[in-house]
Amino acid sequence: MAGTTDGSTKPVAQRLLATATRLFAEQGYDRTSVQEIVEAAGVTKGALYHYFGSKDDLLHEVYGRVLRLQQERLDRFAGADAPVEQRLRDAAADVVVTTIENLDDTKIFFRSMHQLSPEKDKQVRAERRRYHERFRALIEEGQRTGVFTTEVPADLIVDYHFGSVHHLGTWYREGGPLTPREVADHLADLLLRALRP
Amino acid sequence: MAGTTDGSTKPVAQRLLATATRLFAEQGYDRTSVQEIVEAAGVTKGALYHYFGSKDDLLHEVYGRVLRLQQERLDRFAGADAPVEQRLRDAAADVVVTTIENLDDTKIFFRSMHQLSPEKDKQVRAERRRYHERFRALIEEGQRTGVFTTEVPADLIVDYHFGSVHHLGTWYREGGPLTPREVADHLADLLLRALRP
Amino acid sequence: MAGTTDGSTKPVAQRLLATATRLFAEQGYDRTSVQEIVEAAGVTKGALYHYFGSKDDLLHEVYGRVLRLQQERLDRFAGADAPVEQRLRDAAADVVVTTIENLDDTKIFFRSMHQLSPEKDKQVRAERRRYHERFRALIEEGQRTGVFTTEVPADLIVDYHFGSVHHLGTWYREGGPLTPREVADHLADLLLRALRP
Amino acid sequence: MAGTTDGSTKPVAQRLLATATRLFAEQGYDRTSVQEIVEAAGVTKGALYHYFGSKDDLLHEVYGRVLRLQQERLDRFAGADAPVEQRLRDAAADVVVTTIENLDDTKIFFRSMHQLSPEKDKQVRAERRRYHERFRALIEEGQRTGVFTTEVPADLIVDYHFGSVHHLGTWYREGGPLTPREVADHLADLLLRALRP
DNA sequence: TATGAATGAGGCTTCATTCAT
DNA sequence: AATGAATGAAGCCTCATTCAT
Repeated sequence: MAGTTDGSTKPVAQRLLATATRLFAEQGYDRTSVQEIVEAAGVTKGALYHYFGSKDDLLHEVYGRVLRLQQERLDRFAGADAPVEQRLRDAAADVVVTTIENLDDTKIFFRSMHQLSPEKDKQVRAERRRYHERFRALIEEGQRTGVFTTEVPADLIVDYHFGSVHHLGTWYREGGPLTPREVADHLADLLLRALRP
Repeated sequence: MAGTTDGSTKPVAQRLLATATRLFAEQGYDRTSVQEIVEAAGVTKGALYHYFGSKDDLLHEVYGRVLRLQQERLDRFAGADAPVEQRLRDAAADVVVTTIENLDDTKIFFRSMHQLSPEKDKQVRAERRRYHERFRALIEEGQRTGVFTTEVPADLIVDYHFGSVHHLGTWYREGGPLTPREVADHLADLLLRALRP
Repeated sequence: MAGTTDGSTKPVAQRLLATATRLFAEQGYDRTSVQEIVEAAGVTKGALYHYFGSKDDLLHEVYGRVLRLQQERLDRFAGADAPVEQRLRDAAADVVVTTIENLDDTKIFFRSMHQLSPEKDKQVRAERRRYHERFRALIEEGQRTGVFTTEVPADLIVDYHFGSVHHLGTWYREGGPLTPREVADHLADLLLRALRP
Repeated sequence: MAGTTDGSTKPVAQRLLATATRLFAEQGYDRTSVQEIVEAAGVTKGALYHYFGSKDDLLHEVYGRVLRLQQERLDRFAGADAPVEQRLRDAAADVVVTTIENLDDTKIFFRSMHQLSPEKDKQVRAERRRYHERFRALIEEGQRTGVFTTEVPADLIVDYHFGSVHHLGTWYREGGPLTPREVADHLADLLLRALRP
């Protein structure tokens, strides 16, 4: 019954991934059944298993996309030609904007990491660590050059900021009083204020 | 068949709650089966359902305990007789210590809230909001009296700090380089630094 | 909490039986749990099992009461000193009135008979048969003496009439357009009309 | 493991429905477990839930079949070209024959209606009422034209007759002294006799 | 490239009954 | 005469995955 001209001609694999992302974010990974995904995407189970090896695979694909995106953006801001305060402020604000713009992915990211298979979990954690270290390096650079306080360990500062990013999925709502950019500027401001010597 | 000296003489209901808390924190709510809980607690399913109406109920009990504990402690610190900076610092540090000391509960809290039944979820969110507002009132007090910056909305500051608390479950490990108290002091320090006018 | 002066001082066993009767009629035997019964009766499970050997026992008691009542009334009407037409009409009408007045029991009777244990089922069927035969004897008497048609076997006539009695539980509602007595008179009239030679 | 020559090549859904019908009639709906049904039909639970949404659904399917069948037959007889006495007699006898020929369905019908979900129960009652009203119209027609007595309300007469139909499941046994046709003729005769003015 | 029927394991929950007190 | 905690079996249903087509 479900023809091939079902209103969407987007490649099946992409449609499945997008649908799965939305449903995982809305209901959680475990609460979303493969049946629901294929129904919402307008395909059948056979099609899903043709493109993805397992439900777990689908989740892993979501992670891959988010990780690549954020790492790439951090690299760009951190490597810019500007004073370290500026580079940190820009990177800190950018991750907030990017997160809000991809809030579904982020909700999944933080809520469902422990639902990956051990092997894939390990891989994701490793990439995650690289990201953390790149950010920390920025802070340590500022501490060495005296523009940031050394009272607080750099690691803790990274976690402090990413805590707030992580938390966005809990409270941020589209159409609220602040635009993504305003939220980003405020949160980056708080970070930089805290780092004043 | 099951003897009375089965390793624990703690009341059954308490043993079930403690076991469930541990397993939910380790594996997530959806990944933990009722079967696992009763086996680990050394009782039968019937016993569990004698004390708790459902698996969801068990989760709700965990929430209730955490919420009551944290609200009570916040009330104590916020209502103390001291300058507002001191009261905020103490409250901010205390929630960190309490969270680390009950890290299992907290992991469950932030990861599984959306797995409560709609009705119970509503109730939990309402109590959570009260907590948030009490904390915000402290910040607004400092803003009115000029000891905290007014550059950043108080609401956002609350979320900033609680983001880092929420995040603790992701990175804090017992036996790490910092004691709970040290982590707490650092995080409270970061908050107060950010609030300097 | 549930004291002994709970509003009802009726003997516990009677209260249990009355409550069970109501619930069985409303929801069916299998759909009514022992827990529901004891809660509605304001006692505990232990009390129920003190008075009744099993849930099945409770059902059997209900049957006993109905059977005794109806047999006794039939005997009275059938043995009266009156022409057979009158005796049959009175008996046929009386069973309708009695049934309506004890509609709960009757609903249970016809719906749940096959849920008795085989042994008790056998016993109930035996008493039921006695009742059927007493009624049939009345019809055969009229057939022998020429006041009732012999076109239709007496057995079938008994089932014809009791079918309508059985059916009352399906459609009769208190407060409907006809009183129990009117319904009874009409149904007895239909029976007698059908028996005219 | 389960071969394809398992004794039956009838489509799985049909086999399940037939098996369920038999078991529901024999043991009652509540007493029949899904496990029993699938074992008797030689399939797995998954297969059952592939075709039917729930156990309740299965029951509802049985109802649908019976209702459609009986309504269709009544329409045919009631709409025939014959005197009203003849049409009523034919319809009344036919429902008896049809009921005996599908005694399993009928047993289920009258015993388990109250075990349907509220929504489905409502639907079944509505179709049932249509049937009742069609039958009543036939009687009212005869009353208006003077061939049937007006002493008894038409509604009550319908219930009188259907009571006896309903009751068939309780006493009719294959191989008894009367054929289905003979039973039907006797019962229709009783009805018409009762209606003589 | 895709279907969808079928599997089999496991999930949560209910329940009549027993028993130490 | 009565409690209520605890049992153990069974009940209905869901699900990720496979496979013949």
